[in-house]
Amino acid sequence: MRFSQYFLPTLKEVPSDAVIPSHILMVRAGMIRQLTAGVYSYLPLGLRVFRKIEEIVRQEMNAIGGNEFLLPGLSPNELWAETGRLVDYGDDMFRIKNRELVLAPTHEEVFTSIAKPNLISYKNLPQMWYQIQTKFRNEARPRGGMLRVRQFTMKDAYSFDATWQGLDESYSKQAQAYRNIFTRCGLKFFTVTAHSGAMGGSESEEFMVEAEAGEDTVVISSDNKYASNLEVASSYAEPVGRSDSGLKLEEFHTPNIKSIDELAGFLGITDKTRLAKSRLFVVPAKSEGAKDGYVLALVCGDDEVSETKLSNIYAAIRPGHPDELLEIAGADAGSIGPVNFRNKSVEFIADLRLKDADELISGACKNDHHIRNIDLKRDVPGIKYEDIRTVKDGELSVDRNSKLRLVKAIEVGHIFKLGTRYAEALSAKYLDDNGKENVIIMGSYGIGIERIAAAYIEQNNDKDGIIWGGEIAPFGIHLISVGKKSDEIRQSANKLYEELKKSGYEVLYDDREDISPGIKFKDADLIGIPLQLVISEKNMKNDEIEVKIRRSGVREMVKSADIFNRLPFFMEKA
RNA sequence: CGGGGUGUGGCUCAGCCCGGUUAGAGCGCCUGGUUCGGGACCAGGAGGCCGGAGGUUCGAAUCCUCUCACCCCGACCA
Repeated sequence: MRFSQYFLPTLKEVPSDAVIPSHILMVRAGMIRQLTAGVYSYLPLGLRVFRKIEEIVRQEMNAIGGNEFLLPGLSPNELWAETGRLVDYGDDMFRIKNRELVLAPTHEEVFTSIAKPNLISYKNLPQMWYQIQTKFRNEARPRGGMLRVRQFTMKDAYSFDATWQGLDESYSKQAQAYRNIFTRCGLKFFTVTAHSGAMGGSESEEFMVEAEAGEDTVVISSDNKYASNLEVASSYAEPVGRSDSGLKLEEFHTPNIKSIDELAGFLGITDKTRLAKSRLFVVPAKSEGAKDGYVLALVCGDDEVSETKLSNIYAAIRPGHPDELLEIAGADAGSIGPVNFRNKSVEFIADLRLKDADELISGACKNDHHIRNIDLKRDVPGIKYEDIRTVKDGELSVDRNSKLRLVKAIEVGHIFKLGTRYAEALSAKYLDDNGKENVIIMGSYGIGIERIAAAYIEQNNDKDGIIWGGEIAPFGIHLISVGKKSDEIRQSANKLYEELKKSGYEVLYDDREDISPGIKFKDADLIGIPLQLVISEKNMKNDEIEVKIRRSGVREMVKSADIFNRLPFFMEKA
């Protein structure tokens, strides 16, 4: 492609609305332009990258027996009502105003509706279906350039199996395909087990790319054996233990003490482990007329309650409102504790660190008062112990063999054993070899195409621009002609360009005239094509071509006659 | 949805508090010339009813009210 004919608007300055590196660079390198919040136009260079990623994904899907579909974005309300998601998806789904249609945010329903009349015998199974298609999600707050948007390209795949073992196989095929895809895209990634959600038992893994701009916080062990979403991560935590002193409960006055830190300061101590932090949660009633439940969660004063872990134990929970606290506990947030509860139907749960602990200090359920010498075993009958704390940076892994690190990460892929939820709702069933009717067992597997590009750029950039590599570089070679425009330079650059193309290289040829060399070099580094070839007056005198590797910045002079012999070597190194 | 911020030529921004001639700068763009290995130089030029509506005022980019859009933090979400 000749630069002079290519629409490649590069920007010297940082766009005012871009903050993270991938967003800034995608705009500056002329890959994308924003149309409105969370919606981007793909310019020729960006499209080229996205298409390359799609092609890798397509190849790997086909390699595991995937059937490529292309389903519509528009979808009838009726179908979504059948699975309950017309309501459940809430405001995150775009809804058409003048027709009973939605813009599909995902395609379980539509794929299942095709499976239902067609996958009717065990002989039709298993099947692996996928598409690379535009998704619409009405994100409340799009952010981070292409990281969270309202319209994006997703590869979504769905497996249909007759048995749970079959699902396991489909799932692991996808997992392997995902590893191939991200490796080929040049991403440094890892996987974490995602939280199982309300359905429980369903296996689910997220493919994560470490990046400061990421929205997820992930815990990884230094020996790389453990990785988990912070929400559900566990660490080794020293138990508080018992002293068995048998000291009696003792209430004391703590004027205006609201937080654990203030309490520690008031008591003149630094170790907060025995200052039990109490948080009251509401378990909303499941049906009309039923009563809400209440849970008091206790953790050490230097820990935080993980609401995700709690909700995995109690299903839906929410923090109690101030007026609820007062009514149920008889005190405001800073003075609540496990004894003296006004409302007797509260369940108590404490973190494992506090198992059977005594000599604890906590709120007295009376404003401005605390109690010391609380013995959970003696004073809080019926208390449960579970892992409900949030892991902190620098703690030891559960096996105590390595240190844990909290990192920010971008989720680029998610695979999920769906089970029978959608097939059941839409009654997609097949007959087994005994003639018995069974519900089809499904898995779903998603990859965000643009997110891969963004995540790649987050990991591969420097002060000058993007550094492409792997298989997703928009072009393999950036040919630059510099210097005073003479017929000589123009002709030899043109000739090299044609020869490179003939040899199968993808070349961006900066043939612009009356553009100073500096601009060409800056643009080349910004766009970040792995190899730059420079033809100039200076080089031509020695019958040489300069080869620059974008990533390392290394330059080497190569005799014109040798260039085609040496190129594979350079491509390898780039 | 809560909190904060920003809207001024194509881009990045100044001017706004403290209202007062024709609204500025840099970059980019056009013309001519000089340059030609890391975002060149000189000369000339085009381009904006200051997000929108209403109001205050003799007079509004500037003050007030409403509104729209975008960005950031959080909530939510995958």
